[in-house]
Amino acid sequence: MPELPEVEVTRRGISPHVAGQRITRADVRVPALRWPVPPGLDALLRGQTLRRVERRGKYLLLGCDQGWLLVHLGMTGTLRVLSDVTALPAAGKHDHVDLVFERCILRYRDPRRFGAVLWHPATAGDVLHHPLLSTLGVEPFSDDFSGALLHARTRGRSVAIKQALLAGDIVVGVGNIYASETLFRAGIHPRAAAGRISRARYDRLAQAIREILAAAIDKGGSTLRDFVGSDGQSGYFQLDYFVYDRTGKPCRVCETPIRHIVQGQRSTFYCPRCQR
DNA sequence: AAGGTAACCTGACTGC
DNA sequence: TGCAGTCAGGTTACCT
Repeated sequence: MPELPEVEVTRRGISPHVAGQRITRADVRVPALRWPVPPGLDALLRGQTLRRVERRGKYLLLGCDQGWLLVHLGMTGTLRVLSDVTALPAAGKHDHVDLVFERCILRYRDPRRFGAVLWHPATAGDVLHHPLLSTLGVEPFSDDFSGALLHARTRGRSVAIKQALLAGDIVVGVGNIYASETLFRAGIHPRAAAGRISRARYDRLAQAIREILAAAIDKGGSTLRDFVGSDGQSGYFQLDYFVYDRTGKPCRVCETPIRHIVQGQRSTFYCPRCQR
């Protein structure tokens, strides 16, 4: 799944159901995620109240009385709220963790197990200082994010702009789909050296990132087959992509066939005429 | 320090 | 129908 829009949609979807609710227990059926789910999580969480659901990049931060549960959805993770306690679906093969509340269950599913469920105790300090969060770039919707920032942070770097966006240490939340889409919107070639892109073009790119991510959030997150809404229903409809997964199809602006290349082992799609 | 690559894992799809 | 090969929305760890 999940680029920033899907994570944000998940946050908004689950928050009203679980914020303020007391955790009855945690069922960890498969602890072997990207990193092991901490042993003893059940005993740790029992009786704590989940206070709020925040997001940093693609991480969901579940603020509890004694610390934070960090949840990353990896490539195929989903979080769903099961609220019909009278007809709870049995846990499937890939339903690895349940947080059980008095009136609902928050179920973590992740077929590929690239995701993570970790615990950061309040005694360990600010959760944003967690090693996985401390190196993250700025939030695309924060006041700190701008063309000026992109420009400043890429000076002297020869890396391709597509890979610089994806790396997440300058700006978070732009995954493989939206990297291609935002570069198309800004008219920038994905192989352009990040350090040689002008300030004016970075202004366009920053605006494209904000607009496209916001549009995707508004539509309920774009989705591939794995994404399931937080209420257990699939069927979010995705944005109409301009370039992603459209190899050989005519550009929606100029009709030139869309091209596919590989950068850093990831697919990139672009229009050779609109993007220079 | 920056840049490139391998690795984690399962499922869907394609072609023979 | 089966099997092998390829690809998939992410990110860290390790190498040069």
